Amino acid sequence: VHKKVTMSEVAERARVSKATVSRVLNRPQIVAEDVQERVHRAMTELSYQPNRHARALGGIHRKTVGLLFFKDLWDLVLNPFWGMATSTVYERLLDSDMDCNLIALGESITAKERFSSTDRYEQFLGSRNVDGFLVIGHMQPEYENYFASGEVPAVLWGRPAAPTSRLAYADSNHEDGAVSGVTHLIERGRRTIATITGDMSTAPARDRYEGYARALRENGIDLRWSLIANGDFTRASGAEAMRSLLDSGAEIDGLFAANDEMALGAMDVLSARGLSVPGDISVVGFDNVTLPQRTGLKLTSVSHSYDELGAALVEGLAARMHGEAHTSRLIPTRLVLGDTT
Amino acid sequence: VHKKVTMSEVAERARVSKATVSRVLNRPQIVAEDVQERVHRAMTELSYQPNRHARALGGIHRKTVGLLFFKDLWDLVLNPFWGMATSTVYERLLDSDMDCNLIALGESITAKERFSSTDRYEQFLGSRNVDGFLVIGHMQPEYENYFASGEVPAVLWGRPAAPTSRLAYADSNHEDGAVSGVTHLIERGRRTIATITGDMSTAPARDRYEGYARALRENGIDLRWSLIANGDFTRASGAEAMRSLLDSGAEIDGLFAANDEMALGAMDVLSARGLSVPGDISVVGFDNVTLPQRTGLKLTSVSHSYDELGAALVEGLAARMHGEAHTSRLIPTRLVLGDTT
DNA sequence: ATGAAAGCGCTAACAC
DNA sequence: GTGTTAGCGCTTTCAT
Repeated sequence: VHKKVTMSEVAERARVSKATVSRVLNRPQIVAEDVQERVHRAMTELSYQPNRHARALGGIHRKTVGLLFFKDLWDLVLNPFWGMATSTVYERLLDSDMDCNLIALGESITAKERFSSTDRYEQFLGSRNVDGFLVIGHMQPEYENYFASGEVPAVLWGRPAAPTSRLAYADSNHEDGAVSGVTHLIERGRRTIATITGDMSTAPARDRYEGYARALRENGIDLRWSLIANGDFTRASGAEAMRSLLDSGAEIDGLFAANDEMALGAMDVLSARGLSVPGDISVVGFDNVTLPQRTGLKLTSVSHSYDELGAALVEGLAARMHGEAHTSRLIPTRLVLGDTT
Repeated sequence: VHKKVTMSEVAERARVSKATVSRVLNRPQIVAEDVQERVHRAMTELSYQPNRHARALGGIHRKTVGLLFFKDLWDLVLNPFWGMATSTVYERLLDSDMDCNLIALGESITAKERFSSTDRYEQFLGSRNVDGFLVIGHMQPEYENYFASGEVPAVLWGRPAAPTSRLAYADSNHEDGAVSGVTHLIERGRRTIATITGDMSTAPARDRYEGYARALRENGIDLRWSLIANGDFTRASGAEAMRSLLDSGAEIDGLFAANDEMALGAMDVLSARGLSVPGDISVVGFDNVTLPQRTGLKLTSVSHSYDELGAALVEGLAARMHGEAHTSRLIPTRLVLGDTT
């Protein structure tokens, strides 16, 4: 481990004062070229690293945000969306020169009472461990109220359960996204379009279903109950839903699944039954978290604008941490064409 | 945002000196009961939160470890193992009163040159941003050498690519794990046991294959090439491998898949072909990252001792950060019985 | 057992 | 432009 070299040592070596070294670090414009040069050389020669804690105490504070996951462990682990969200957010934090602290992962932890009270969050804030929170997942009302109170800087990925909540958020426009997916199927000439919904106790599932219904309506196609099957966002549920859809005897030629996992599950069943995709049935998923399958087919999917979402989240939090008000944002999705339509 | 209350305010209110407050915080034993009482009351009344940075400067330093992922983004997202690893490690860090910083996630980031040089890591260390690294995934040799040098405290989850590397690590005993899985199949009376391997360019895949071979050998069963199919740890590859296994015409009655995802893919194919599990074919996976399927079947799987692994990693890193030498550890797996055998 | 004072490494007035 | 000085909030001798 490197022994720590302080600013004074650099100053001494560069034959200037600590203040000048500090200036070179923070406002290089106001120090003479040649002096800067000397200081920089001294810094690299000594391989100087400013002490983060000292800087923070002094007043220069590199923000660190706490990443909060309110999710069941298994959901976290089995749903690719989580990983996408994490890395997306992380990249944007990097761009904004912020650090990222993991604060709570999954219910397995919150259940252990480690974070059972909101005090815990204030502790993180108060101790300057983090300067704000990025929240992912669906939390209990008490927490939502807490974060919505505005006492602590926080922004949510998704939408608050309570529609009237003042909690700042950024989310995809799930309904419009679903509309674009289903409309695409219609444009491809499909008319008997089934859907597999997600867990309807969640807002995204409901929105995506609404989008499906609206797209049909706008195109003068009647909604048929026999074309609607319920899933819970897991692959297995997608497969089962597809089976029941097929067994009901409808002549389905298009499928809109509320997420990619279920689309994949459905396609397993289709291929097992000798139905070709997209020959017999076109399928569209949601989330765009799949790679081309071994069959060579890449799933057509409604994709979140991950980068934009991440950026909106981080910008929003930065604003909140600066004390500014933050307006929530609804971000458009885009349809990513694959080979399944 | 709460206005910051300092130690002096607490001291004043409790009618003691800052020094005493500090003592209450750090070595309560040496301060009189009644004084402690008063101080504690003052603290809660003012809802005082010690400033992390000030403490660090003063000398009390809560360790922060940097979580480093050397993995391709898609692997991260699509392989449940990642999430398990993260949350496992995180829980153990919590137990040890350490914080967790995300440092690099996936190749998408390293590729962007943000962490292209090892200097970057020293920066994190030097700036006291983190005190050590927990590394997950497979890294390029240059990084491995860097971390193995011992200059920076680091422990790897998995095993170094270079067998002679001095890099401290903790890993499951994949080979023994595979032996236990295959032996279990044999004990269940299976004799024609196929295997689907993982990406053989990785050490775990090779180890698990070795275990398969050894278990057969130890039980006097000949290895048959027609019972070995290659996959790449993805579900789709498992399905394809299963198909080719079945098409080869062998009368398979047992399957050992090198991970759960592939086992699931294989089972998709089995059910599509009307083969029952475990009736016709018993199947064992590896990693134990599945929930019971919709069919009600929970996959039998060789499970990592996640808690132990996490604990070993964190303990090891703590030792390294204290300057002690750390000995790597190989941790036994345990077979988790499900309904597929 | 407790208080006074020095100092951790840095930043930010304020002078020159 | 650059140096001097005084903190930032805490820990830790050293007295008492």
